[in-house]
Amino acid sequence: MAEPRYQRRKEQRPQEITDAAYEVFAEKGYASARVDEVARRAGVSKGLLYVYFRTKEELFKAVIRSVVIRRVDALLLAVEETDLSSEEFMRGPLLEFMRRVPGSPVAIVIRLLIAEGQRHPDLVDYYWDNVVSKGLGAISRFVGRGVERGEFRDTAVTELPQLVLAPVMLSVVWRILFAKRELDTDKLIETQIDMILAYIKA
Amino acid sequence: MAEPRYQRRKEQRPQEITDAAYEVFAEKGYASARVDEVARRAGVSKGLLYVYFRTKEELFKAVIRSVVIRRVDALLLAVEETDLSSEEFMRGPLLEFMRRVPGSPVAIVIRLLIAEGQRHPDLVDYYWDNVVSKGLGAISRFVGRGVERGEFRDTAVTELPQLVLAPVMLSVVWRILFAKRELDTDKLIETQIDMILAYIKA
DNA sequence: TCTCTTAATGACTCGTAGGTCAGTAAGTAT
DNA sequence: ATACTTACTGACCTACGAGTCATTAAGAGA
Repeated sequence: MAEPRYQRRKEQRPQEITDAAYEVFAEKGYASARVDEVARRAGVSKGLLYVYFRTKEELFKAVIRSVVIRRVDALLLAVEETDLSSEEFMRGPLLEFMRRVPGSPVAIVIRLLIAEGQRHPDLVDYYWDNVVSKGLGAISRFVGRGVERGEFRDTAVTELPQLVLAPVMLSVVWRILFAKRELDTDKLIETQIDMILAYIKA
Repeated sequence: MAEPRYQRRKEQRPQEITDAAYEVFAEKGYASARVDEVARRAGVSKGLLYVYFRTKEELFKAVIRSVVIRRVDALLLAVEETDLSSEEFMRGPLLEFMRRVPGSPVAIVIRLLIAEGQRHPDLVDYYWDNVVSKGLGAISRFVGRGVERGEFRDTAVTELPQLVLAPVMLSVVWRILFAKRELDTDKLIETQIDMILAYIKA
């Protein structure tokens, strides 16, 4: 009559483990995260974890990938398919997206990459290919389109899409380091968009 | 006739050790840095290192402090004492200072803090008090002075000095992660100053 | 119900790295 | 010269945590 000590759930295990690993890595960082604790939080033995992930490093990579994969392409698609004017799009969907980043798992991933990136160059490449490169490219093409349409002047912003993201980056770092100290990240990001638009509008 | 195996240099040792430690932490990050290697590079035994620094963590804190202390107050003083117009100052000394940051040890310190800050809150406080708070305060007062003089309009920039530093932050992170990929950080920072000035000039 | 496959366990190993301390020799005072 | 202090050494200790594997039991199939 005793309940079974565990259930077999081959399919779900990897996801359950990466979810738990995300939590632990987010709290502790890579080096201080304990594989035992990941296993514990996933409700699984350490041995089983090692069935699904060959090493701690593999687990780490799987976590980064799973976070990244889940939310990248939505915005990129929106950029290509919108029928808003360039200014409306920047003040609407793009602004909204940028606002969300500092509070999202992406911020955690950025922290982990900054801390560990040096020793995981292939991870950095992966992140570059799937997030940064795509994102910057989309913004760049988007601004370029505004120029073609005569909405925008041709300025340095076209080849420096990083300008748009700069306050997002600062907000991410701010939250990581200075969570206690207040900073109106929404207003920061919005003002940047304001400034850029004032600067490039034809 | 043999040379002495070592010289006694009580006064210089701590500095020599923190210099070596800075190098190793910069290359490896805190967790992967080995105390043995720090000692080796400092040309000192591990035992002696532990005479001057009680733990690895104390050593880490000493490194951060020594980097921070060396170069903070110069700019702040310049802000208070300049007789340039606000615009001239922003395009001159301030721009020059911001350009230097991404390639300086400050960038390394930021990386270490992002990675390890969670477990060293007192270090973050220290950095806040001695660098961030002072720096932001100076920029804020400086912009405020421009407003008083009638050079600038009163905009969100006055209470969001972070806007000025946003591209510096992005440049720092960019260098940490994407050193290979080119980014004209000078132009990025300069364009931001351009944009801000266009935005706030009366 | 009995057998068989394999998902799952957890006690174990073993390298590693932070920290210690008994001993040594550089430099100083007499 | 000799005695003395203490900066300095480096072999050692020990805790800890990544990774292993012999064993167990869930649950499917006959």
